[in-house]
Amino acid sequence: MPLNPVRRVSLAHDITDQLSRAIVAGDFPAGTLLSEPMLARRLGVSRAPVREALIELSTRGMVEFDDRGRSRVPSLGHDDLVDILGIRMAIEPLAAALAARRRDGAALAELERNLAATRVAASAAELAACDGAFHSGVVRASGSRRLGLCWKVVEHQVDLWLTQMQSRVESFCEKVRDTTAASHGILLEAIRSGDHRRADTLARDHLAEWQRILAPAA
Amino acid sequence: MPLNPVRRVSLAHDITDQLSRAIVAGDFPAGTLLSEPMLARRLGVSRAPVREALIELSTRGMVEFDDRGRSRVPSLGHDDLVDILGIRMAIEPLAAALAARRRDGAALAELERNLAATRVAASAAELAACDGAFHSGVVRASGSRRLGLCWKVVEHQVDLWLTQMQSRVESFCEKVRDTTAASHGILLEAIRSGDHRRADTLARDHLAEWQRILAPAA
DNA sequence: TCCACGGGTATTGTCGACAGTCGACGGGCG
DNA sequence: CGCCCGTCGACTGTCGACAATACCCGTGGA
Repeated sequence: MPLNPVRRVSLAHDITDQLSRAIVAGDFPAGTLLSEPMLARRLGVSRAPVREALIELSTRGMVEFDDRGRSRVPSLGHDDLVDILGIRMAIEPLAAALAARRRDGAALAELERNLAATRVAASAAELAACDGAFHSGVVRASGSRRLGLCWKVVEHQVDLWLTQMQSRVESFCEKVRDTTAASHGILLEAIRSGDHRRADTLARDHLAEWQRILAPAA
Repeated sequence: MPLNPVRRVSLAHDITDQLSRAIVAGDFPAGTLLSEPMLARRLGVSRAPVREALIELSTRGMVEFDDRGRSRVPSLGHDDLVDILGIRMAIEPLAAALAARRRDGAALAELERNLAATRVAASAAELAACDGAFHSGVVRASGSRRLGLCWKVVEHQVDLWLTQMQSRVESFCEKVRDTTAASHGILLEAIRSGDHRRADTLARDHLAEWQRILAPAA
């Protein structure tokens, strides 16, 4: 049996993930002060890894430092959604096009698995998770580390916006599951076939679709 | 006389800037191990702010953490330039278009001043500094904090690439000064007049110009 | 009643210290 | 002669501590 190399986990990375999830989940409402001692106490660690996590999150736009070093959960409004989707429309078509040029087998297989999971997503949360993972997967399939860094800036912003708007997608989620799966499916097909022009367009259209869906909620 | 609020400078931010400049300046060749104790000793501070600076720089693609937490200066090759310019062609036209929609007076004035400085730039280094500041200024003028975060990922990458390629722009710098100033000038004019369509195109063209200039050097 | 003031509290930025881990190096053994 | 192992040094990840600073709140005085 092949021994897999053990992955080294640092508290800081773990905390980054946990905080990220907690913020998106709405555990910390917009404007909440995230004091380091408070988080450290709750997490049962010292301030050092918490601090590192907050710095990391600040570069992803999930927390903001004020002029005195205190970090808070940013408060997203209507124009933030426009901003976020605008940036995603700049990043994601590029990622899709690069992925189509690259055609990395492993990445494509991962997208394939994701697509399968999307098609049978049972809950709204599950669908949202699949959708997020698909878009992240496309960026990863692009093979550009730098694009991956840019992606982190917007990766969870729409989720955060939805949480803060409290307009959970629950209501219209079932009816978008099939269209989501369909869009992802044809985009993946374009990537797999290496048609970068088409991949670019499809990614753009897919985002425009989301834009239409989310616009009324704003 | 209006007393300006004193800006609190943290060692970490200061170190981030210093390291960034040092890396771009080529003080640390590609692949150099940036050990925290070494940097702390040289800077006369403890490891804590150095660590924070390295984390910040890693999100900007100026240092890379390997699987064991050691940070090194990334080694940029030919395809990195393609990657970088590709991302910039996604980000900057958007920034220019947003800036044109926004037309922020202060930001425009800053760009104006920068343009004036560009026109009289005497040395290659000075021109490079002006050019960098102009592009950063456009992103700032877009008013999007998130776009600003993305921008940081590519902000100094071309400079780093040039440093590592050792093909200093010295040679053909004088002759690009005027074309740079001209390109910036018409872009700024488009932004000021609020023509976002044109601003988008001009930003793209300006980058394509750079692409043509840098391609042979690769 | 309202404002100025001062102590107490909480938080940030920075520091030094320690444990765990890894690579380099040299000595002993087959 | 080559391989293995133990030791040493260096570095990272994490911790607790301290000074500086800003806020909160109760108190005293006008």
